[in-house]
This record gives sequence, C-alpha cells and structure tokens, in this order.
Amino acid sequence: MTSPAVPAPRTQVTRKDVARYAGVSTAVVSYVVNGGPKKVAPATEAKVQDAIRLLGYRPNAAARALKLGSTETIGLIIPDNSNPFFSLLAHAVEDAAAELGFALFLTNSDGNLAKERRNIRNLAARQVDGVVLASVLLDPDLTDLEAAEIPSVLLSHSERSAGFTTVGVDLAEGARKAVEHLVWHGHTNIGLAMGTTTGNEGDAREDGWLQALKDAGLAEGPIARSEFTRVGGYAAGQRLLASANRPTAIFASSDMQAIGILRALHEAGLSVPGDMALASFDGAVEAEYSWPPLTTVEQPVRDMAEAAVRALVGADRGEPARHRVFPTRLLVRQSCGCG
Amino acid sequence: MTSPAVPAPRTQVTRKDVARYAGVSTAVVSYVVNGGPKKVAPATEAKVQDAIRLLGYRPNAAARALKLGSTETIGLIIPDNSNPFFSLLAHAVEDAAAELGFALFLTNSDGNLAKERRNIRNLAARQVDGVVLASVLLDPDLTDLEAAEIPSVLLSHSERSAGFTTVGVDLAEGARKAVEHLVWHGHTNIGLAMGTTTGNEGDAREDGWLQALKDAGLAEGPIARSEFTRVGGYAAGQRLLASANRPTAIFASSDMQAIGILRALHEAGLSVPGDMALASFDGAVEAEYSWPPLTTVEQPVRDMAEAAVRALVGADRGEPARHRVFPTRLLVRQSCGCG
DNA sequence: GTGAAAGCGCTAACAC
DNA sequence: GTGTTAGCGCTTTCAC
Repeated sequence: MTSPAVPAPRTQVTRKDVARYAGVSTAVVSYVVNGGPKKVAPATEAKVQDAIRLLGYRPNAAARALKLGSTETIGLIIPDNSNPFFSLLAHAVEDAAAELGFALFLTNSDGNLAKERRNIRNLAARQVDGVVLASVLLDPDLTDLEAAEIPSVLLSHSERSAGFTTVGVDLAEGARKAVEHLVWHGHTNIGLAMGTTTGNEGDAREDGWLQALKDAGLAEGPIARSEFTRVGGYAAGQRLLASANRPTAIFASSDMQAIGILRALHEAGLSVPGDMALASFDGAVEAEYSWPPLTTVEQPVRDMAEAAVRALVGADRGEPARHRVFPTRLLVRQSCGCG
Repeated sequence: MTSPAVPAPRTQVTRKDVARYAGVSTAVVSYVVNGGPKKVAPATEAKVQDAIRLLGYRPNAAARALKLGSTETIGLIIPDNSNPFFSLLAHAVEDAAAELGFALFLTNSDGNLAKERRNIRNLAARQVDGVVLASVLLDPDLTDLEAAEIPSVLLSHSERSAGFTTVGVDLAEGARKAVEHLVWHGHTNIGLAMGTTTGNEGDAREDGWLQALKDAGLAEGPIARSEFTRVGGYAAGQRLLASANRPTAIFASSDMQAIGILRALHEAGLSVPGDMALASFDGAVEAEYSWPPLTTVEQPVRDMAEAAVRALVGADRGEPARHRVFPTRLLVRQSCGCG
C-alpha cells in the first residue's frame, strides 16, 4: 500500500476524541495511557481503555516529544553497516536500545569525515536523546551535540578521551596475545597487516604486535598497511608475500583483512597454517567459517553495545565520563597452527 | 560527555529568540529557515541568518513534525542486521533515505513474528512517514500501519501481493540460472540446500531448481532443509554428504548456507569444485572471498533499496501498488567448476 | 515584505 | 479522582 497522491484528510484519532467518547477529560486519558502521574478509578480506566480500542487511538509521538523534550530515540553513527563488525555492533545497540524503549536511528559515515559530521548534525536536529558514535577519528568533533546538550558515547574507541564516555577494548593487549600465540608456535618472523584510519592516527594494535616481538627477543617483521577491508587485506597479503624477508606468520588488525590475506595465500598456492600462519582481530562470525578457520581476538560486541547504551540513556546515565575497557579473548582455531 | 544527573534548565534557543534578536517576527524566521513560503528581503534575511548563527539556533524537529504531521523519517524492519545480505540492504536503504532527507529507524525482527509485529507497531506510534519491511512472512500483518495510514513497501519480497507495493527478484528464475549452469558443467545429480522460513511457506528457489532439473531431463536430487545461515548450511552440507545418493553438485538458497556447506566439505576433505561443485544465491561480498570463491546469483540490492524508498517517500510515491521485479545476475566464479 | 495569531497533540500543574 | 488549561516550538493563513 502506498500513500494516496493527495494527502488524505487528517483522520487521526486524538486524545480529545477518546476523552469525549469515554465521557472523561483529556487529562484522564493521559493518566491512563501513561499510567500516571495520577491514579484513575478502575471503572473510568476501563471506559477509557474501551474507547481507545474502539477508536483505534494511537498517541502521537511527535507531540509527546515536543512536550517532554525527549524523543526516546538514540542515534548511531558507524563507518559502514556492511562491515560485519559494525553490523553486529549495530544489531547489539538496537537490542540494547529497544530493551529500554528507545528507537535507533542508523547512520553510516562511510569512513567519511564530512559525512560523519553531517550525521551528527542531523541527529542533533532530530532531538535524539543521545548518540552512540563509532567514529572514524580518535577525536571527533562533538560540538553540535554539546551545543544541543545531547549526551554521547564513543563506542569501539580504545583511547581514553578527556571528558568523554568511551567504551572499547585494549587493542594493544589483544594484539599482543595473538602475536604471542604465534611466537609460541615457533615463528620468528611475524609480519603485520595493519589497517589505516581516516585520521591517519596510530593504532595500538601495532604497538601490541611490536611489544610481543620485543618481549620474545624477535626482530621487527615486515609491515603492510592497507584499508580495514577484505580488498585491503588482499593487497597487504600480496605485498607481504612479495617482501624481501617474507614472514612465516602474519597478524592482521582485522578479520576482514585476514580474509583478504587468505585469498592471496590461496591464490599463491600456499597452505595455511603450513606455509603461512595467520591470526587476526575482531572475532567476526565470518572468521569462523573461512578455510582454515581463523584464530582471532574476539571483542565482546554485545557487552560493549549494552554498556554504551546504558551509559547514554540507561542506568549508568549521568555518571561521570569514563573510559570503559572490555576484555578480549583469543579464539584459538586453525589458522595459527593449532588443531 | 554524559547527561547531567539533573536535567539542565531548558536552554534551547527557539525561533522566538532569533526573532527578537534579529528584530523581526517569528514568521520571518520561519520563512528564512525554510526558504518560504514567503519571500524575505535580502537585508532582513541577512539579519536573521546572523542571529541564527550567533545564537546557535537549531530548529526543533519534534515541533516541526507535530505541526506538519510528517517526521521525515522512515522505518526499516529486517530479520537480522548481522546477516550480510540484510546489513547491505540496510546500508542501501539508509543511503537512499538520506538522499531524500529522511532518517532511518533500524529494527531487527530476529526472524521472530511477534517481534516483527511489535516493531511495526512501534514504528507506527513514532509517526514514521513510511516503513520498508523485509518480512519473515509472505503475508505480513500491516493493519497497524494501515490504521495509521502509513505507507509501506515489502522489500526482498518475491511474490506479488495484492494491494501492496513489493520489490524483489525472480527467485525461481535466478535459481534456475544457477542450476542450469551446474547442469552445463555436466552434473546429473544436483542437490538442494533449501532455507526454511518462519512461516513455513514455499520458496520459489526450490521451484527454479526443480524446473532446471526437469528441463534437462534430470532426476530430482536430494534436498536438505535448514536455516538460512552458516550453521544451517553446515548441517545441510553434512546431511547431503551422508545421503544415500550423494550429489556431485549442490545449489544453496543463500550464500550463508553455501559458506556453511563449504566448511562441511573442507572438513570432509573434499575438494571444491572437484569433488563437489557449488552455487548459491544472493551475491554477498563474503561469497567472493571464500575458498574457492562462490558462483552465486547476485541480487541488485542497491537498486532494490532505492526503488523501495522511492516508492515510499520519493518520486514514485502515490503510484498504484505494484510488484517490482529486479533482474538477477549469475556471478560465475570457481565453486561451480569454472576458471 | 512583514507580523499576529491559531493550533498541531500532548503533559502535568493546579483547582476542585 | 477528575477537569481545566497553559504551554512545548513550529508553520502558515490572513491582515496589513
């Protein structure tokens, strides 16, 4: 069914209609609908409920929002909903929000700073009660939100950021765990496929990789930088294979990159983990179904999403800004040489 | 930044403040902000713009929505945003909506009928201007939307449905193409891994598979039914392998199932396409990065999303309900035996 | 070209 | 327990 070419005459049933039909005042209807703030006699309540049902009354959220100054809505900004990590994150945020009666505006920034800013502005204009931002930057511009006094939290953000509530994982520690595992397998030349960020900022996964190497007394392996995507990983994989000191193992900063590397490896006729071991980061389901299944550092996406929403509009609302770090877990599968 | 424990005193700058500051009436501010419906003298306009900038004025969307009866918002209901097919669809719908100045409420039904209905109701209460529904059912219950006179379109819907605008692909034809290709490779025993729907309704992909077999004078191959997921595909794959008349090729009704089948095949030490050829449906990016890359029937997701949004709130709004079928394309890769 | 004012549907303080 | 009513911020008709 599509909308009529000419807008139909406003046929909306209002609170007033219900009141008239039930023979009460509009206030009473409000009390019934909202369960307060005043008590209503059971008999009256029944009359009102009947009227509501009969008339098919549905409260107008816009009017309510105008009056209350709250839309029961939050906004989410992610780089790319078609990236498995973010789509899972979005799903989890939606669940957490719905749990609290909040609806979720989904916006993609496509790794584009201007678009991210536009989305922030747009959400602010729509009077959302909060925004969850998985930014392309370490230090996003939140002035529009601040001006509108809209709380925000930085999700999938691994650095403490003064004055902001942030939730993420310890990237360095996660990366270190994965690389240490590769070291444990006996590898002495471990390469890094590192994702690049829009802001060209450093990434702690690189530090973790380096630290693990140092701790093991190993030389720094080759690095290939590329996008946090399958295509990016594919290119990085090819470069790593062609490098003068070809590694025997690779740590990839995301599962998507590892998937790309896997393709490069397969095309080169190399076996994994025999000719090249692999470990990555994120814990996407896709990594469990690659061949071989990827050993990866899992991020507790649902927990992080819940924490973000709770800090924004749930129980933790109003608590002082802080950096919440969630634990990662090394999912040991076969690409590393286990099993 | 989190919200203050005690709601700050409403500090919002309103149209009235701007008017006072600029020394004009509130009507003029409206004219300037909306570029109409009346003309404003350039000098006045400048004064108003200055005031807006200085005061940091931002229009209140809720008030506007209340007045206009339109929220410039659409709702999307999909089964699962962490399924690559739907996450891409959601991204595309968001893009199409944003293009038209509409924001997108994302909701997941998790393949759950009750949840789908709850989401519909919730979106209706929020006065969305339209809803795009990728239902778990062939014949979803849209009464809440109809009662609220909210237009809707059924997306990723392959059956004509009287009175509804629907957009989808010809599943039977797509499946037929894939199976015909498998036949062309010389296979005579082609199994089917068929996804099951919540409503237990038939799926035209099955018809397409059967038709291709019949047209080629082939006997009906074995069928394994399971969920439209990786896990489902994995189980289906195992069953197909164990079946009395094990096929030499499988057509899977979704890429996710094929990914699962691939795992079952690998675990069984079978080579693809050597020991078992494979083709599937959807055209997810993940299918391009599996090993071997999957031959799959691509759905034009972006085109479908755009068509849905356009029919809802864009140029095609108000056109009579119709069933829009988009063409699929066989993406020939290696799992079928090519290359 | 500009302004005054009605009213969108709702909540809740206040009066009874 | 129930009713009256004043706005929330905005758009737009109608008068000037």
